[in-house]
Amino acid sequence: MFENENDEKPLAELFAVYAKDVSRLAAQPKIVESFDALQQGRPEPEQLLDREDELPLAQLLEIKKERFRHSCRDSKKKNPLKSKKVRGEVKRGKRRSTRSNDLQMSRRFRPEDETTKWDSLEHNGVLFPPEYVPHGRPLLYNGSEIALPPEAEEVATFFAAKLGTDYVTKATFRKNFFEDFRKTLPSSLRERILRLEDCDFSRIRAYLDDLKEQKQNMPASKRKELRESEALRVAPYTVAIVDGRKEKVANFRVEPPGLFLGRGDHPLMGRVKRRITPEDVTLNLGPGAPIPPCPTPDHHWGSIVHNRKVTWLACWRDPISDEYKYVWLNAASHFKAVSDQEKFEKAQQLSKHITRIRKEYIKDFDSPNRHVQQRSVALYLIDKLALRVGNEKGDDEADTVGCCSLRVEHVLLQEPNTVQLDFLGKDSMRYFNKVTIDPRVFRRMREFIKGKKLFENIFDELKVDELNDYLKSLMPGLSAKVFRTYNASYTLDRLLNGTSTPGSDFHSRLLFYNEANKNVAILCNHQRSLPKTHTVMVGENPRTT
DNA sequence: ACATCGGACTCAGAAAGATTATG
DNA sequence: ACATAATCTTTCTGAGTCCGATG
Repeated sequence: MFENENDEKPLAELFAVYAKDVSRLAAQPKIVESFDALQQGRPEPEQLLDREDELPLAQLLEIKKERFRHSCRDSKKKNPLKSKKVRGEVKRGKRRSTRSNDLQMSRRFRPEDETTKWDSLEHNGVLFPPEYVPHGRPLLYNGSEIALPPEAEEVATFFAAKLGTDYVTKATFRKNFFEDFRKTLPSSLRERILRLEDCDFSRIRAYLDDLKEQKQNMPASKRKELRESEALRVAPYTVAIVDGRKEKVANFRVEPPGLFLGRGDHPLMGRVKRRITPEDVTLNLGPGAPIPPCPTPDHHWGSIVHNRKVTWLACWRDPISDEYKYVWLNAASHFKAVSDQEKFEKAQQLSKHITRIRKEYIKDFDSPNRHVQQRSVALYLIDKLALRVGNEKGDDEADTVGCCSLRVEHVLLQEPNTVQLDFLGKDSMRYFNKVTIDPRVFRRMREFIKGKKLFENIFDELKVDELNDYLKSLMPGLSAKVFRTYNASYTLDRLLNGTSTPGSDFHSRLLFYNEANKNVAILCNHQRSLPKTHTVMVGENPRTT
């Protein structure tokens, strides 16, 4: 179906064809059956994908008729939203600060706000987890029963729930938990409870196991009944009305309290993540929208804002990381469709410039300027190996790296031009790869490493922002992550439309697709650890079978 | 003028839950 | 037909990227 002769064509053509496909979907309420799609040489992604991210065909096909109507209209423009009409009653200006209540600047005082995301926004706020109900099960300390006050009991119960996981074997987790747990104890108990090793949470655990079993033994009818009444209770929070469209909310539940579970060797793992109160929560609403009543009578919302430049419905600060947490619309919403489309259009743009850009950075391998050399080598690795860019990280985060933050210890150079990369990337997933690289890159890397200690940065003269600024100069809107999207898309296309083809039957087509998808996952180093309770097939990627 | 940082958004694997296969 | 296991799907929230405001 597509030509694959050079780097630049396939993706662009691909998108043209899929755009057609999307408009066909737009005209028909029903999504194609997977078999039909396969018959036409295109799998139906919703059923076939491991992961939907970074797989553009899937994403585009996924666009349903409704959101298509809104998003494709202005798809050629830089910001598809800007041409949206201003609705009558909304005359409020943009806000400088989401925290301030200043709404007085009228629209007519500024030219045209290209960043406005909506004109009216209505929703019912967020759903808080139920208050803690004490169960009265004791902690055993050196064998003797200790009744805990509710606050401490709750925290002890968080820990009991984690028994059996390998979190409880980790020293950091235990230390952090125990410190925070002791803070919840009244002083009399705090003097007594001194060592986690002497704490026995088994009574509490037994209670949790009981609850679970009761749930399991519940007759199917009763379970169904419960599920339905719960769905009814939750229903008001599941939708928002955005510019008159009814949209589904993704994470309308406020994160419940619990123990912080970081990935990998996170210094904060085991810390108690405290309960979020309405006072912590900021709601973003249309200026004319009713303010949802605060669900707990003695409380009030932290603040109400009318920030039309953002797409979130609510936010609060994470008590552990102090980062913002947001409530968004779900992946099928207009907002997400638009940004998805922009993402893939950007990747498509890159496909038109990639040959030029590659020439450019190859030329820079020979630059006399060390900074330019590092920039070009880093970009080469990002392009060739689909590495992430690797921003700086703080002391309160796990030590993981990406391209720009690679250290000497992560790299092994083997003559004449093989590099072995071994590091922990995002989510502390191990990246291990041994590849031959351009000899010029090999030589440069040897130079960058020379005389440095193991813990020193290879790209010591390169900052992520500088790299991205440079990319902007090569192509508007270009940043490091676009290479990942582009290379994933390009690879999938090449595999699906390359020389090898599947048999005609459904099953072999499915296998063919899954195989292509698996290869994209390998490129992007997407992987899951094997469930540890099961027998492990050594060397087998869990996603293959 | 420029480096830093706050903020908003996507990306990601684990866990939980639902469904289907199996013995 | 039934219990259990395997697998697939959804939810959850932590972990990244990146841009524009700030000083």
